Amino acid sequence: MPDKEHPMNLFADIRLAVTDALEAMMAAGELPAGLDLTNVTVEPPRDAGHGDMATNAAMVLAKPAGRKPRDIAEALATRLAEDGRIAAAEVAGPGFLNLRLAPEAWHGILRAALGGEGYGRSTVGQGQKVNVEYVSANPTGPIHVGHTRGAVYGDALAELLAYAGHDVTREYYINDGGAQVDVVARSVFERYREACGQSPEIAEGLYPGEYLIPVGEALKAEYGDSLLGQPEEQWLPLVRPFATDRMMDLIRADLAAVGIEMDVYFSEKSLYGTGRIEAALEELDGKGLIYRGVLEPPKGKMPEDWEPREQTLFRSTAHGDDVDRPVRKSDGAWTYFAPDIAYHYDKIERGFDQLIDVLGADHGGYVKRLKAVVAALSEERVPLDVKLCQIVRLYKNGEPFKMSKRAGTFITLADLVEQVGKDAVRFHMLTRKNDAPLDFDFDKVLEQSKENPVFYVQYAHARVHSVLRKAAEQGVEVTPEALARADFSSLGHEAELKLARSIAEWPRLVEIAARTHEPHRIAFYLYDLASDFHALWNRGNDEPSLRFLQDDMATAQAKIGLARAAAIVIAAGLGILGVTPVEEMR
RNA sequence: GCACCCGUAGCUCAGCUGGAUAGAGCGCUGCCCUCCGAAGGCAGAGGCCAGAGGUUCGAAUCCUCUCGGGUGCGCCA
Repeated sequence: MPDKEHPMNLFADIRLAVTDALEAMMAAGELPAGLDLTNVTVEPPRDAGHGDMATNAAMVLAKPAGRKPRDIAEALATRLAEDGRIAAAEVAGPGFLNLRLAPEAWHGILRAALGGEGYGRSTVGQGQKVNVEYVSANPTGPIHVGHTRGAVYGDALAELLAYAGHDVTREYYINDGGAQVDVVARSVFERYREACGQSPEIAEGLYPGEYLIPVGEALKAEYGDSLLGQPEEQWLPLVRPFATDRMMDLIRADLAAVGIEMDVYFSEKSLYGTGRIEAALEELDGKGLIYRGVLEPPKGKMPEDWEPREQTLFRSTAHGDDVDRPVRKSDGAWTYFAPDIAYHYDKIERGFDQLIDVLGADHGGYVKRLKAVVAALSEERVPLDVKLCQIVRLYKNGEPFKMSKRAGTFITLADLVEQVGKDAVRFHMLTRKNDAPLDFDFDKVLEQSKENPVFYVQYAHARVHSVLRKAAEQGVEVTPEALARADFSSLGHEAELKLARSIAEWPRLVEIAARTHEPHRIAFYLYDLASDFHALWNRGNDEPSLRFLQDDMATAQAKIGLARAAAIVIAAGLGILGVTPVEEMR
């Protein structure tokens, strides 16, 4: 019985067989009724010698059932032996039940993989509406490397969640409400004066970047010289939106260069003067979470200018934060936190079932207050997961690469993509857990060797397609549909089975990666899958019977079907990561 | 001082809702191209999972403490 929630997930299928058997044992009085089966797992064993799958059922249930693990395991084995997909079930170790699957089970997996690009897609997300907010760089200039990791991570996570059956919205929060947009506007104005033939005065604190020159020129094209003599109060309201719009054009183009396209760009500014911040705070106030008060000074490091001030505070401690947080400054203006509250309120109001914020690791201090906001405003209904991305350390020729704006060695995302390409950037950014620091070496990323996982995985994919081309020349039908009809019974060598087992793990891996919000698992899995494929390939060098191309048409189709199934999974995995599955690399 | 993250082979890192003898790459040693792409593969050496307690049938994984590293800590976004 395939499990509807986990289509083609062989592990979920077999787990269902195990729990069904356990239910039957309860019904028959072999086990006490009402046992909790949630901790029963069916997993690949660490050691292939233990079979294809192992379940811990007997050990988990021994205590609540009041029976010895091995006794339960024996009884379970007897029941499972009746399942056609299970060739053998034997008790091992402290009470594991090791399962060996019938060849037909693997053949089914290969057919499923060849049956369309849906293999591995899951419905565990159940159409849940998930909002993934990432990048959210200030609109002051091009995207730089510091943002690239979060951008790639967030994008891959969004794609992964969609693949696992969630309804995903990719969102960018434009920080266009603060003082830094004034700074950009003033910087642009200087470039505008420059465009009008005056000499610009890029004062300390303004943005000196050359990328603002065309913005100044565009401003002149729009307004002519008309802004020149005017006081700042006159031109600032005009230049500010002009500048941020241009900066967002820049940012959108940068993101497009790494294959990122957002669904929603949400303007912080839209929260000001529209009553939306007030509404959010009223909502909190209604829950008794807003009050006037004075915060304790921080322990340890006392700021120079500290003095007690009465502020409007959010009682974030009611939802797990360490101290309450100010939402209004002592002069009555909003703090930066106030629009954040309104923004998250807006996301909740839009009906998302789950929120994810991808932030830089330096924002670790805000996690608790953001969670407190979402918990309070959603009545604990909407979970917020904040994923922090650690820094990227750049290397060149094995030496740390120092970035400096002044020395002109400041690396932007666009530079990065230009130098090493979108695929290498994306894959490498995902070869580490998001909360671990990442080394990015310009040279290694371009290296064509197994040390470079992008290359290694793509090479495996290209090798398969090389075989497909050759096979087609020899008259073998190599479309997935034709290969799915092959008789796979000729497959049986350990190297072939290992590859098939890895292919079978794909749907399960997708679910784990999606559940843990860890797309790097996809990257590691693909490396392992590629490794299994390369190993089989090289076996063919020594043993002609293991080559994919065979004289016997039926055997050839079976072996090529296995290879193509692997390639389909690789392509699907790379697709989630946003990396191109190339078919040729010469 | 407090909070969060991290500590696994010489180096860089994986390790599933806790599972059996802890894995990969690099580096080191020795092998494999009259053979579908050797840009690959095979084999070997290399570990007190920072340390100490605890929970459990079972801990790298969960809890507590210690040590070591990173990030952050009212009116900056």
